[in-house]
Amino acid sequence: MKNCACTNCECKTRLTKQRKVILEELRKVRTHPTAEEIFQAVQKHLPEISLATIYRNLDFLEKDGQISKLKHKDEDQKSKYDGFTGPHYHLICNKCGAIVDIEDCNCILMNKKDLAKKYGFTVNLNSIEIMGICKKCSEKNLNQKS
Amino acid sequence: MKNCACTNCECKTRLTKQRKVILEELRKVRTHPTAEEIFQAVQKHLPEISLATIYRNLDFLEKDGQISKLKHKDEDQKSKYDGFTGPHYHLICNKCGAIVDIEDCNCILMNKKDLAKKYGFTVNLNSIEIMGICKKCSEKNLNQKS
DNA sequence: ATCTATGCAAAGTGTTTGCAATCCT
DNA sequence: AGGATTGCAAACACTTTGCATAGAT
Repeated sequence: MKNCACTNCECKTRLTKQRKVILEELRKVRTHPTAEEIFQAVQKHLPEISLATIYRNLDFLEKDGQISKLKHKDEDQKSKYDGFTGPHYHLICNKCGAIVDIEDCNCILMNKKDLAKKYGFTVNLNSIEIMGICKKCSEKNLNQKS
Repeated sequence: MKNCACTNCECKTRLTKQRKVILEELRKVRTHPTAEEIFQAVQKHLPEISLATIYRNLDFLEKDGQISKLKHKDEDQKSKYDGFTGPHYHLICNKCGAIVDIEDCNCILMNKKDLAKKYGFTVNLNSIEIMGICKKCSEKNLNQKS
């Protein structure tokens, strides 16, 4: 059983209860919460925790590859974090901000090869962000127009 | 010849020299400058212009569809703008921030159909952001390791 | 003449940082 | 014990906004 907090066991990082609970809360959900939302969830277990600690740990966990941070921000300019580390990418609705996780990467893999061959670009499967309009908003729009 | 500043000629918007120069400077380049960079370029023509005017006009032009604003921000958290409105998407390097415009959308069109059919998601061809590592950085990395 | 747009400065807001205290290992 | 981590508050940096003035139509 490893004692340090990072993936590479050689370092001196510590597994504080704050860090542990933050990671647990983030792994518990399949949504993409903001720092503020994580703060509120963690506060239920650790009422004394501060938002700065949330930010510092999210930064640590991201750099260590245990979580990821979406490249784009929500409508309030808040960063969103993702505790699910399996290969997947996101469909992000420009209208409502809904984020759909896509784990079936068949079609994207095709692109990945294409892009690598044509442009020398190595796509990071966890960082693909395709913006557009989600099903719900498309349907909502149709209803409004009729 | 239309007099108002927006695409829909019915409105009361005005084509000020600030708005005109901002759009010209943005259309002149095929890069994705920040508000600050646009500010500096426009200042050469209009020394009195303020950064607030830049932001207000970028907002106006984006809402009117004459330019676009990338969803993700650069490493300094600055928004990047795009004056090229033709169908294309961006490859964004996670390491150096380089943005590659891809106008050959063959492979993506395949996805677009797939995604629409499977998930009801309408991909906006101008808003696709695929993160990864660009050619230059891949090569730089190889050199460092050897 | 009207009222949109500008310039300036101040405010707003998510995030980062300095520092003394805390607490993992 | 030693130093990584925390909590607090202040600082930061990009962006937005209030207001009086300027200027496009």
